[in-house]
Amino acid sequence: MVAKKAKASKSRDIPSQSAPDRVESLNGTQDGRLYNEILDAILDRRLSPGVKLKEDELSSIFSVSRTVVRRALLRLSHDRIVDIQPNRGATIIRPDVHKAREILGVRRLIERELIREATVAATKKSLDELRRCVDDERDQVRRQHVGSGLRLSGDFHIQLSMLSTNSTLQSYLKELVPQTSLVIAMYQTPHHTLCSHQEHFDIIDVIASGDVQAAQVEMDNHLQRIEDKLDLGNERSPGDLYAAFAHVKNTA
Amino acid sequence: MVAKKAKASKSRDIPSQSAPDRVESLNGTQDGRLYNEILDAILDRRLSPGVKLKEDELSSIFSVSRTVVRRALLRLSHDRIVDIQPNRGATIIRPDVHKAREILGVRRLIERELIREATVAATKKSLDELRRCVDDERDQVRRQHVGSGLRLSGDFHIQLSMLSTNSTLQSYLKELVPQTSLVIAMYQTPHHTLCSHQEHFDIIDVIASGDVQAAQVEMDNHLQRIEDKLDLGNERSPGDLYAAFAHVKNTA
DNA sequence: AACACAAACATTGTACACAATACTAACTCC
DNA sequence: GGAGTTAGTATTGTGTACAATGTTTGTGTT
Repeated sequence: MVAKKAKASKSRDIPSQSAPDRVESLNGTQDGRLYNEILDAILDRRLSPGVKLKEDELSSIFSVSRTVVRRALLRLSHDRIVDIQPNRGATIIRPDVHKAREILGVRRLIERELIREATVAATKKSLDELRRCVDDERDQVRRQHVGSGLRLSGDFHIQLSMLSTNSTLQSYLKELVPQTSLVIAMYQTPHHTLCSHQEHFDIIDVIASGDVQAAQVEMDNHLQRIEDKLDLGNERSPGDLYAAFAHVKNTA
Repeated sequence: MVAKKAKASKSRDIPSQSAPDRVESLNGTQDGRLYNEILDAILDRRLSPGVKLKEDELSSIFSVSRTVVRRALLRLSHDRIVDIQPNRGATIIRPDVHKAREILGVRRLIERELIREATVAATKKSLDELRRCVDDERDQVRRQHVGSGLRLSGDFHIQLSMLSTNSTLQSYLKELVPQTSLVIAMYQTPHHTLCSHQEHFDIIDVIASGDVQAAQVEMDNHLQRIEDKLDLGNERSPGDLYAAFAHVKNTA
């Protein structure tokens, strides 16, 4: 265990920290930042399955009160990203093999329908835009560390779902993507080219062809390949909380 | 508008109110009661779409602090049962026509898969048990007021989903059932025999036959019939908060 | 009368204090 | 030495005060 770096930050000079954040217009007041920050950490693989999320630690790391931390954790628990036990606190879920297959299976079900709706609604313009996104992602991955690859890969699936107007399925997918990230964190194999950009381009091309059935099959295979690359026998061990948020400037 | 009945209850003599509640082992401390109570009110049609849920009102009605109310509302907002706007409070959602169709559509998608898994996993014993549940429901409906019919009908779908081991889809359905209740509340037609018990028995029989395809078709038709019975032109107006919780003993 | 502005009110957001519960470790007794 | 017990510590649960924001009402001006 790494020694605790943060102590407590009673200096609350600038409470106007409420940047508009980038997503989740739903109820984002201040906990939205923390919520997104933890989600990002999971997508970037800085937070591993099984990590205990203590309220005091998070509140001192992010210089917010426990009230805010609490809200963020509650939201994450409803996303099935963390598991809250009544008087025992919150930990990041550790999906077992059954759960791992379930998550991928539900993704296939959901994304099969989403890509159906997306194919029907897609325009040349929207597809070109999507292609540009994948391009940008590829460039970013080349430049940055390997961890971000997975994160951006998940972004593609969410971007794609935006072509549909089904907000219910979109929200399900937004929960499933970080869950998938945790599954991958637990069962990844050495070669972590899990979600290749080429396959994403292929998916876009199939959508462009307008063949709904083919698009569904393409997506299904894509997700199946991800599952196939996992090693459902070897589990990785939990990581450290403070290492995950080392980049957060502590105002103590 | 009905005059406000509750004022405030500062007498908190028995804080050991923490009955184990009946469901949601997830994080049920004290807010679980409120969460279930509001959910029940929606399923029983005592709470209508569009009702504003003020924190102070709920806290005085149920004799709990705003902290607890807040937690319950946050959970409901994640279930897409209530809509929380940053500094404007929470209201029960009023699904528009597009949203209504979407909810029913997603239910078809989810329940088609759930009934597939249920059919595979079903045993004679589990089906008999399910039949007994529907029997009990039918008796209860005969005895009680009409409002509870819908509530128990939703219970059948959830009970049925329990035959599957897919907890992800089960949780989706648990959110969709109250949402459906709100859809029905908004677009119901005079004859509210929405979810007939006979159809439920038919579904069980098809599952018993082991024919997965037939079971899926049966469920799909069942849900389609519900949608067909709705009048997607006429909307009902919001109801009253205090009337919904008149049965709650106020300790003021 | 209609609009603009401002003050009073209502409601939600956040922090913190204390209570309740779980965890840890030291101690006793067998 | 080991298991059970009990104090002490750590962590979460809840209530409440105050701050920030939204809403409404009232007033004055055009």
